Amino acid sequence: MKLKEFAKQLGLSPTTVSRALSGYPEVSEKTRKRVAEEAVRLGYRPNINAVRLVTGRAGAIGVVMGRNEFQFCEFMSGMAERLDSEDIDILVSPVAVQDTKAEIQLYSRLATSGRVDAVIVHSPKPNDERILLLHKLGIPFLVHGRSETNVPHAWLDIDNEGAIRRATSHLLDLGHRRIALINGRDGLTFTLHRDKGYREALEQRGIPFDPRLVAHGQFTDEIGFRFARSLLEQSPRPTAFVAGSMMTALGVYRAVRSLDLVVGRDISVIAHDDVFPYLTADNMAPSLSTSRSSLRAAGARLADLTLQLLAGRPASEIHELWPVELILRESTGPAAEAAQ
Amino acid sequence: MKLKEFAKQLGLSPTTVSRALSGYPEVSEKTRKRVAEEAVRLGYRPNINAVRLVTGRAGAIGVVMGRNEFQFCEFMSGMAERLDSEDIDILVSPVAVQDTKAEIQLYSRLATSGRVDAVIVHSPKPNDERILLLHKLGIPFLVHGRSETNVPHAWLDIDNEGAIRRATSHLLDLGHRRIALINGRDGLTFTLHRDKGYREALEQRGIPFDPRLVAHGQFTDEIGFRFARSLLEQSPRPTAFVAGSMMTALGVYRAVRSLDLVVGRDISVIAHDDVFPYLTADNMAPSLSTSRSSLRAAGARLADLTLQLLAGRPASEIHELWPVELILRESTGPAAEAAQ
DNA sequence: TTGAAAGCGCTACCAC
DNA sequence: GTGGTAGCGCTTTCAA
Repeated sequence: MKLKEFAKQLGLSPTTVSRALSGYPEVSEKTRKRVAEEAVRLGYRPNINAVRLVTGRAGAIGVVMGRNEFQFCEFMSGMAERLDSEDIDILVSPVAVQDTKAEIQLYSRLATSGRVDAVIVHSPKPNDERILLLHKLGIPFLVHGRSETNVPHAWLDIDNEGAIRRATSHLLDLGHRRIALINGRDGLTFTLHRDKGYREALEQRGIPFDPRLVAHGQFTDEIGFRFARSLLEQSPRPTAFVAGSMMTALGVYRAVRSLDLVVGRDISVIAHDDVFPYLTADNMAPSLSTSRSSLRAAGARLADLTLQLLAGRPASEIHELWPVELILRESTGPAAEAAQ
Repeated sequence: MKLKEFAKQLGLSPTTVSRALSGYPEVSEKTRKRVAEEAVRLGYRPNINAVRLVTGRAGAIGVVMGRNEFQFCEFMSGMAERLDSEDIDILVSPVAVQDTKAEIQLYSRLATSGRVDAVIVHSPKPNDERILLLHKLGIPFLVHGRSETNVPHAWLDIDNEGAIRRATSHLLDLGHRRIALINGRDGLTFTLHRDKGYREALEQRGIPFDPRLVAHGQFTDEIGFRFARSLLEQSPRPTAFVAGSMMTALGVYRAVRSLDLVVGRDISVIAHDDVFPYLTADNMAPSLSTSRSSLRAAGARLADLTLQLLAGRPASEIHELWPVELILRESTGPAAEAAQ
């Protein structure tokens, strides 16, 4: 059913029907109501591509999906939830991890192709090329995370620095002095923020920073295991770990057990948890103490902010920093040395 | 830059330029090459929405994303990879798990909205409402998995039955007689196929089927733990587990350890592995024997088949059943009773 | 408050 | 092998 035909059946002009459906003020309440009801009854829906052509809007938000990011689904699911009631789709593009050149090209294509009205930038660096590019191209974009580029941009981030500072401080309170940090990929802002939080906590107690206790890499089980295992084989070994993700924590748990040590007694562990339905900190053995923030909620909110940005809210006004909960469970306990 | 303007700069008609860019045969090779080069140089790209309006194609494939599906990202990533070079997007819609009514409505909206050219159906049931609906609405769709509905439809599936039959047989070969199965959500085709493979393996050896050894549910760490733990506390307890996913296997490992038993010695475990970059069977401790099939590859292939379907290949011709590898690692060993 | 009609940018039919 | 041009289905001026 097309507009023309639908309008004819109602005895109205296409103009009026279009206006009624789009909520323009000049249509009488009576007409609007009638049009809305008949549209449902007769199953009329505007052709989305015609609407997009004529309005010049793409009706989609672009997101670029790296390879190894299990977190991504949760984030996107949150976005999709918020956009469900809007006529806005999510357009997904894949990119090989750490192929910066390909990634820049992809963002460039995305921005100039006219397929999206806005783009989401993930895991930014302090001086992120993508942000400069998108700003130059003039396409609206939002950053999930933060960056120090001096072009104005909208962002939403969690307080990574505070989260890791508190996690580390808590371990220090428990008497731990050799605390290892398994952080994210090197050079990313959130990684730097976490490094910073870690060092601040140490500094506050006058504990010297030891770079050998810090590792960077992707959030995989394997990296968690390798680094934890190698550190635990040294002497003196760390008595606590701050892990960057649930997957990393799985690896750390495994490394601890492989040396016949016990998490929560011999070795304390705190991890950052993005809240996954299929793997929960409470269910681990022992249950895992976490700094926790919902990726799904962040996705939903970022979708919301994107709509605001597209509606004209200035990017320079859109900045949200979310606090992170610290939830103590069984994986943290007094330092073994302190107990001896 | 618009077609008209671009054509004028080349001294050609819009028609010829359009044909050259779309690969029509009647354009001379020389002209085609020149147009392609100039398009890159001048940065001309057809307006995607105009193309979609005039061709009547939406330029997108719809996928519905349930909540708890960590596998989904891997699958979609594979799809996105294959579609990268095409002018086809992936449209993501979320739906609450197990809300069948909402799901049917969502598929209905998706199919009638004109936003997608085809729809992917996941985790079908033998008699799946969604398949009947999409067939009735006349929109092209592909099923990831199988169904017994008698409307013709394209599908790609892995050999779940064979995979679990072989996994179970292997455990029987090792002397195990009480083998538990932690399967997927009840009522889904792949769950039924796995149940069937399990029972067939038992039957071949004349081992009676014991329904108490089989559980159904989502692929979460928690369900793996709960069921394994509860069975292991009984007497006689199972000596082996077949787990539906890596997350389930994590729960099983945990349950085994929580009772001071050892995976691979006291209790054998085989799981199905969809191949994730962040959690690998090889890295588990002990390394996990798996039946293995790449979800990413399935996503890429299904995207490919979607393009074929849209190009006119009959749905009734598109059926692919993928074999599943069985990879033995350390988590499987002779039954404890047999060793005694 | 409603309607007529001019495009949005492109493809594809038809003519040459 | 190339070009003119009529729409694709809708929104949005402008006029009534």
